[in-house]
Amino acid sequence: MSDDATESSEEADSTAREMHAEDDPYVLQGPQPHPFWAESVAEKILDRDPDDPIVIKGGISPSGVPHLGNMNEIVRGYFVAEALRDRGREVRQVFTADDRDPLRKLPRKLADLDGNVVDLGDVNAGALGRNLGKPYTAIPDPFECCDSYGEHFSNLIERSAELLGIPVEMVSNTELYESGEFEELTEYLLDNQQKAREVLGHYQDKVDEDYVPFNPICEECGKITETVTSVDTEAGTVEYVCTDMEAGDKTIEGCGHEGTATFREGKLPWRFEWPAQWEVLGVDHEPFGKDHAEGSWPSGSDVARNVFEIEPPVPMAYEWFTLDGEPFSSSSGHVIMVQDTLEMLEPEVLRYFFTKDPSKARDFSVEHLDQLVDEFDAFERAYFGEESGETDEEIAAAAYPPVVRPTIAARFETDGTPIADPETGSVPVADADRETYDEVIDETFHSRVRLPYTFAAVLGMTDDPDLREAIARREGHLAEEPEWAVEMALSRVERAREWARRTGNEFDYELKRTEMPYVDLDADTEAALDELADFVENHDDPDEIQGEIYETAKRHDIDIGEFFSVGYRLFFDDDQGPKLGPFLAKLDKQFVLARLRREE
RNA sequence: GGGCCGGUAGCUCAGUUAGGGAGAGCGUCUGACUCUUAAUCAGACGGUCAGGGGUUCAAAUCCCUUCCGGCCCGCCA
Repeated sequence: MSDDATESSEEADSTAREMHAEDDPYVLQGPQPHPFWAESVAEKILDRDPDDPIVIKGGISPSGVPHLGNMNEIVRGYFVAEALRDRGREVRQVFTADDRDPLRKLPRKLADLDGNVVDLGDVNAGALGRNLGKPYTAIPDPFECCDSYGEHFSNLIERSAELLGIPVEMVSNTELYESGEFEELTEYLLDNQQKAREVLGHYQDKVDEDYVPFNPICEECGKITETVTSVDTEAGTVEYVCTDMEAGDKTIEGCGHEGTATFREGKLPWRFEWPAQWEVLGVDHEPFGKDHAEGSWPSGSDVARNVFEIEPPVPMAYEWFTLDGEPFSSSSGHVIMVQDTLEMLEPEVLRYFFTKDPSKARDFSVEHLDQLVDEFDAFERAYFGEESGETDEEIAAAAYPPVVRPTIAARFETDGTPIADPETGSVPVADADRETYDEVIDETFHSRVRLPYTFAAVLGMTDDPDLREAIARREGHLAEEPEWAVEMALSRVERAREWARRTGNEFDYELKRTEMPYVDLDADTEAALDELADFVENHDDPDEIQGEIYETAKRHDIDIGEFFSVGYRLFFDDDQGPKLGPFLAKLDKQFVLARLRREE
């Protein structure tokens, strides 16, 4: 005979409960055995003698645009996984799409599979609104490209991981329910409701004797409902009434239907579902946001130990990112996705961002992206022993290989032969190839070159690849590097240019080739420009032209700065730009002459 | 209201585990290169380490307290 929900007499007890010593989620506080946090976490995991494969999990509900902050769930785990693999262990990184969760409110912004953010109004918002309260996997995909809303956004998350070359096994929570993976634990929970209520009651006042740790899906309207009237674990079913559900300050109306659901036709409440996932998937480690740290983690680890009687994973609470100083917000569209950042950064730079201390909040500043790149370049030099500066070489030694390995795998064969046209920027590295790729890093990749990011942005002023390379060589940033290194160095130009374009900063200039920008000239300046044109007509040397700009200005008693500004206005419609002499020397002469003479 | 995490130069941050000299990069300013143009190089300016109190020979670091920000204590991940 199963428990009858109404017979429970246990009162909710909200007094604080002592946490198990190993369950403090702030694992990075206090003395750490290693300079790189991921190695310290890895050691904590190994202290428990886990069997191979070690399972590291992350997970979010696929409710909308997966932004950079959400990627903590995957990338933090990746660095721990890599530290474990460095110690010879086999690791599975899994990611649960918590896609049986109900849609509680309509996001204002969505994203298509390519990562383009669109307004809710651009898709069929009305159709979406009728699906409030239903599991994400039971809602049609508003973009009509995937089987469901949930699958659409799970695909986006998976795509983000792929772009970073992080091997992740995606697990659909809905599929776990449908295939019966949670059946045994659900039955156990419903057979031991007393215990479940007793433990959760320490954390949630609403847990009373009527509380049943299972939420069926209404067979009539398809919504998740919370009112279970009786339980029959022998038959594996519950009876329910489809009542209203509170979601934030709104109420999602139930249809009033009374029905019967199996354990596969519903879901566990989150506080039980999370620990159930640990058991079903054998999770050894899970990072989670600071929002969980004081909420569902304490109750979850308690439920694991004292209801399911399993050991919860090694936790790690991470602080959240902000984006240009403001919190990420999927619903309002203040987000940046992996896809966006990779238009401005090499993937290794983005991975590098996640090697920083997870216990500190961090701003992902698009405006100051050049600083992040400069920092990465120093980090890379520290790894190769090229910099005797402040950068921590111990951290670089531990963190750099996992940061670049997916890049190396995308660009080189295992024997170090460069791949001519890499299809993607990052490729997951098979365990068997790790050591050989590490040799490629040390023996081949050490001759890579990085153009300083802002310099790369300056080169973005011209579309001409040869001109870009010529200027980079002239300024001493390229020498006798192998072809792959030159190609890779110059690939930063497009990214830096995209950064300049997006931020509209001082590097955001482009050659105005087709139309002459408007510029107000006095007679002296016009005469000076004509003279300069005559000079350029007969001279090709960059330095001579640069010098002549000064000379011409002096001869006509024009302020040097103003004369340069006129030049920039004429060519870029801006008041600043690249070093003008070498630039004019490299451009096609006819265009330069015509423009200096204001002929087009 | 209770709990947790954070607050170091204009900006981004390191340093807090095991107390001992307050740091880096960027920005700013000045100078130099008989040529301001991501210039480069050199130098300078810049912080009562959020405030206050305590312990100590010594505190950014340890303790107490106040303030500010974020999160949790409803739901949800």
